[in-house]
This record gives sequence, C-alpha cells and structure tokens, in this order.
Amino acid sequence: MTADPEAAYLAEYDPSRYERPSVAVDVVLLTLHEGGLRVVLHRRPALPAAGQLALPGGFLHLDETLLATARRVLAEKAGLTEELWLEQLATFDAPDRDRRTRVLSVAHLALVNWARIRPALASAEHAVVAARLRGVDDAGRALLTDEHGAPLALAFDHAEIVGTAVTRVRGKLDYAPVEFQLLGEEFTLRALQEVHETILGTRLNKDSFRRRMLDSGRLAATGRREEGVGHRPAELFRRRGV
Amino acid sequence: MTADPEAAYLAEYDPSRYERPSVAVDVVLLTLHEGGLRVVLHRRPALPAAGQLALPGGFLHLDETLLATARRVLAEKAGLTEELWLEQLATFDAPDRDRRTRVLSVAHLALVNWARIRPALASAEHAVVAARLRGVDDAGRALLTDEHGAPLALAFDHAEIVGTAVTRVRGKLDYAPVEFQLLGEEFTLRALQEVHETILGTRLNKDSFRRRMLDSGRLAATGRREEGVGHRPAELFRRRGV
DNA sequence: AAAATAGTGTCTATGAGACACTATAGT
DNA sequence: ACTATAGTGTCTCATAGACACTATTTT
Repeated sequence: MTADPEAAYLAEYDPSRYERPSVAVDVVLLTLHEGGLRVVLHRRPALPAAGQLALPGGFLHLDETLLATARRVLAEKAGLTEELWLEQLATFDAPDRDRRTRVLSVAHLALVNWARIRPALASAEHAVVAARLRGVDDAGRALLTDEHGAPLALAFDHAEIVGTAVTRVRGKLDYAPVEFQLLGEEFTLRALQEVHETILGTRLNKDSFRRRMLDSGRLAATGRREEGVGHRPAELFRRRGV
Repeated sequence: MTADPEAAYLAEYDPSRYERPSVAVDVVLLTLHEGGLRVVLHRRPALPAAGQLALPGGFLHLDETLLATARRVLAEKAGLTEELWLEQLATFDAPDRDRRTRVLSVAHLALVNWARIRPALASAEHAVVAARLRGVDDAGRALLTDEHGAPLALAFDHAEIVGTAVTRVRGKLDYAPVEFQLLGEEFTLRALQEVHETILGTRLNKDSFRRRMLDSGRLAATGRREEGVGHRPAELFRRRGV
C-alpha cells in the first residue's frame, strides 16, 4: 500500500459514476475523378438510417487513438486498407445529431489519389460510391450528386461534415502541400493546376501558377515528359523533399 | 406499436452495451497584458493533479453542447461569467493523457480583452493566474512562465493544448478578425499593430501595416483621438461591421 | 501542314518595405 | 523649443496578370 493520495485516488476512480457520451469517428475521404472532387460514401446496410448514404464511420474503442479508429473504419466500411494521409477535422456535437443517444463525432479528413483506391472501390462488397461534390451551400453543407447530376442526401449531419471538410481543404491549399495527396507520383504542371482549380472551384492564371509553383521549391523536375498527348508533351515533376 | 423498424431499433438501443470514453472540455483563454500574451490557468484544488496548474476544464454533460460546457467551466473554474468569443480548437486523444481513465478533451479557444476579465481574476477565490506565454517549442508545446520569468509546468497534456492554440491564433490572424477580441471598443492603429506583433512574436512594418488595415475596410474612424500621451495623439478607430 | 498545348520573355499593375517629410500633442 | 509619435507622400522592389511569341508533339 502507498500513502500517495494521488495513487489512492486513481485506484478508486470509477468512470461509470459520470455520464459519458458515445464517441464516433467519421472520415471524409476526398479524391479526384473525371475532373471533379469526389467524396467516398457507403450505403448503410443496417439500422439506424439503413439504406441511406453516409460517411465511413464507427465508434471509438477505448484502446484506440482517434486516427487508428479512422483507419479502421476506412478498412471496415469502405474496404480501404491503403495507408492514407489523414488528419483530424473537427468534433461535431449537436445533441440531436444521432437519434440513438448522445453521439459526438470526431470527423477526420483524408485525401487520396483516385488510382490508389479505385480497385478497392470497384469490389462491390462494401456498396461504396464516390459521390460528386458540387459545392457548399450558404449553411456550410456540401451539395452532392450522383453520376447523372441528381442530388444525393446524406444520413445524420454528414452533409455538414463534408461541407466543413471542403472548406478546410480549400483553406489549407495555400499554406500546406495537401494537393500532392491527390496526384500520382509524377505529374505535369497542368495536372497540378487542375487539382488546385478543382479544389478551389475557380480558374487560375496559368502563367503565374507556373511561376509560383516553380519558385516555391516544392517541385523536382524529372527530365522526362508525358507521352501520347496529341500536342507538345509537358515535363513530369515530382514533389520535392517528401 | 409501430411497424417502423427504425423506431423499434431506436426504442431498444442501449448505449451502455458499447464502451464509451469520458469527454472533457478544456478552454485556452488568451488575453494580452503588459505587452505580452497570457493564458488563464487555475491551480487545481482537488485530485487528480492537485496543486498543479491546469486549463479551466470539466466534463461534458449529456444535455450540453461543447460550447455550453466551455462557458460553464470558465464560470466554475475561473469565475468568468462574461460572454466571450469562443471556438472549438481540436480534440486531444492520447490514451494516456489522463491517468484516471480514457478521457478525450475537446479543447476550445477563447480570446478576450484583459480589462474585461481583470476584475474576475482579481477576486482570488478561484486561485486563477494569467501566465506569460513565451512561445512554442519544437514539439508544439507552449512555454509558460510566471511574473518573474520562472518556467511553469502544466498538468496533463495542457502545454500541448496551449501550444496548439497559439499556433491556431497566429494562423487565423491573416484571414479572420480575431485581433479585435483582444482590444477594447476603441483603439489606435499602434495598439492594433502591437496586438498583431504580440500574437505573431515578430515586428511588423509600420507603414504597410497602416495601409493594409486602412485599406481592408475593417476599421471605422471615430474622429476622436487618444489623450494625454506626451506626443501627437493618434486617432481612435472601431471595428467596422459587427 | 494543322492543331494543340508547353514553355519563355516582357510589359504592366499592385502591394510591401524604406525613407523623407510634415503635424501635433506634452513637457 | 524639444521630444516623441502620428500621419502623408513617394520611390523601389517583388509578385501576379496579360499577352506575344517560340517549341514540340500527334494527326
């Protein structure tokens, strides 16, 4: 036995005396496909909200970090076992956001090159779709459509979570090199510009974009060029310094 | 009875079947005093970590939003009942960050003018201090000292939380008008510049700072001037719009 | 050769830093 | 009158947009 009051207190501490919320992790996985931003969703196979589209998500286990939960739900709900770039986004806490009980969601943001996840998405066992992201409305909710432009509704407050993710990515673009997560190893300056334009939803000036990127020191020229493009081929670049 | 499977599922849902973490809210309240950035701390009166300095914090109640919890802990732990500017910062989840049990902390950031909280801090019943913020180390932890420059240690992972808060405020400065929370209703351009310099920890160019601020449209001239300053008095401005 | 995009060079507009100069308070 | 800071005007430099022009590939 010890006379340390801190140790004695810890030994007697009973967390069940206090009310605790459930804590979930939802992942907004963004990618680029056919010139547009996409978000990976799955159709919920079970209650609650069965049959509705939702973000891959699941409850935190007590021996897991939030990032580990995020990686686990991507594997379980979307079949994605790739090592993806992931960061915490925000915690959503509206008391009525889940009808079961009080559930906080610590939303995470992930970015990935389409080619890296296409095989996993194609295997239909998880009923996963990559919905088109059409923008963010005045209330901060994402506007999503299917392949034909028909609006898609999301379960829970997931449209709000996706909206927050899009806003975050746009803001990060000019101080963090997030765009490289969406590209392959090698890319042309035009492809890099198209990534920026797609994320921002605006057109950028070609000349100053070239200068900014080349002057930034974040690009390393490979000396090789793209092939088979019907016009003068552009030089291929890699991200410099990981 | 209803045949709706969703309603039946919800009626039978038992959250206690799943393990849940405790969820706390910690508030990083920053202010400016004597030319330096300060963070409001209190000395913990009870176990765990009794006697150590910590952020005002407390457990989320299930009928509360996170912001409501943040306001409540500021009142309970620091005696601050003022209506403060508050926003969510990030959720801290290291499994060993609290020795009692798994505790997630949804940290919040608050900014306030020193004059608004000085009276509450002066009433010593909450053992509250405004520690000097000396910067952020390479690991992202805040460096704090007392009035005499002696380093202060914080309980739990609170130095990391404060470090994250400082980094966030610095980043917000050039796209959100956070600096006005730290000033009184009326202020001179010099005072505004000193707020920016204190937050950023750097010196700014006077001429271009003036131009930037006046051109930004965020300032409204009052036509009045400061008084009793021993030199030409500067014009007083207010924040425009809101 | 035509079409299409890559890539270079240069002019211009804008914003930041530097600095000189004038203005106005207290002492 | 002196000191200290407010505030204005202007020059220079760096960066972004605009545009003309050359280069290199496929068809």
